[in-house]
Amino acid sequence: MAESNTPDGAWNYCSNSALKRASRQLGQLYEDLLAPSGLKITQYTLLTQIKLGRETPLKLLAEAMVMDLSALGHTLKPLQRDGLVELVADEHDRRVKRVRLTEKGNRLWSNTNGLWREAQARFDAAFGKEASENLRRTMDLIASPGFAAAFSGARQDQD
Amino acid sequence: MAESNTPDGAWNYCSNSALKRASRQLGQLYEDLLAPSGLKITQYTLLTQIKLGRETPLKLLAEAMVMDLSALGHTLKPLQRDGLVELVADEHDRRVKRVRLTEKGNRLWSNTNGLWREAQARFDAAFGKEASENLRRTMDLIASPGFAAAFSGARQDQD
DNA sequence: TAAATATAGTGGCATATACCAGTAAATTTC
DNA sequence: GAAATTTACTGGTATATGCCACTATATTTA
Repeated sequence: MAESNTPDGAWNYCSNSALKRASRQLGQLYEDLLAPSGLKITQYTLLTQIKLGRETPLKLLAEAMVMDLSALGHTLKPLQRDGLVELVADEHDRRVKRVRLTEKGNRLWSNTNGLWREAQARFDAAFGKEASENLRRTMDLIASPGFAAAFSGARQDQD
Repeated sequence: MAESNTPDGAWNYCSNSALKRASRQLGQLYEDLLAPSGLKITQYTLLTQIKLGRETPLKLLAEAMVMDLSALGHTLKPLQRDGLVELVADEHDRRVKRVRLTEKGNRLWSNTNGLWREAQARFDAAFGKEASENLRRTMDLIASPGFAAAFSGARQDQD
């Protein structure tokens, strides 16, 4: 298994920077494999989630992605421009917009799926399949509203 | 301990998106506590690393941060503008620029350190101190060059 | 029901981060 | 030692992502 040999760094003490640093590297790794599709890994993830969600309202999609609503809006822009996703107005609540993949979006997603699978397979191979599953569960926990509440409730300076 | 209750999502299958999602949430959590300092958590991390590095060349700092050199350059811009860091030319190699904290940067770092410590303490409390250390080690591994090599070498589609 | 409030999204602005092309300086080749 | 190559950094451009202010709708209050 690969070994870390990084010198002293903030990431040795700060869980946030450790996560961010790993996230940058892993993003790069997936990104390189996705390159032939023309999609960024972030975009592929977003398309996947939109596909799973079947016309989810933007608000809910943002929550699922643990992303600011306006950030989601911005991130969707290039995908709309390229005709991969489209927004449809909700029938009952005119404030709500739902997102869905276009034909083209679906096609591109399908064509890219294999590349993502390769990336994920490589990760599992390098990191260990079971460790990989555990990691995803751990990350899901950190991303959960419950964790945020525990973090915010846990005042360490007083009480 | 907090529980995850997120519905089906890409992050259940994709380690990259799982990491990114957790990273967004954790970043938010730290960010909120750092807010009074006026520093983003990313900036605080960068200042910390610059402080640890004692006039590290940009190139090395970028590598340590697992960040593109040009991205680092851009990220430093607001910090230079605000007079927190400065670049000094290397004596022997005129291509090289080294980064260091200014007086002001040092002062702000010191004043912000307590806020970061509070955030880290809360994370440890919510996540578990030992789990937190393990997590940082795991993240360090994923961020290591060795892991990238293992990932890139591990072709799953052939061989 | 009219007024107050809450909700969903948009647009502007700022930072984070990557790639690419270009520049300048050092190193290697021949 | 001049030419070719490599290295370190900069600037342009594009996506990622957050905050705030604003608009349009809904919902709640009085």
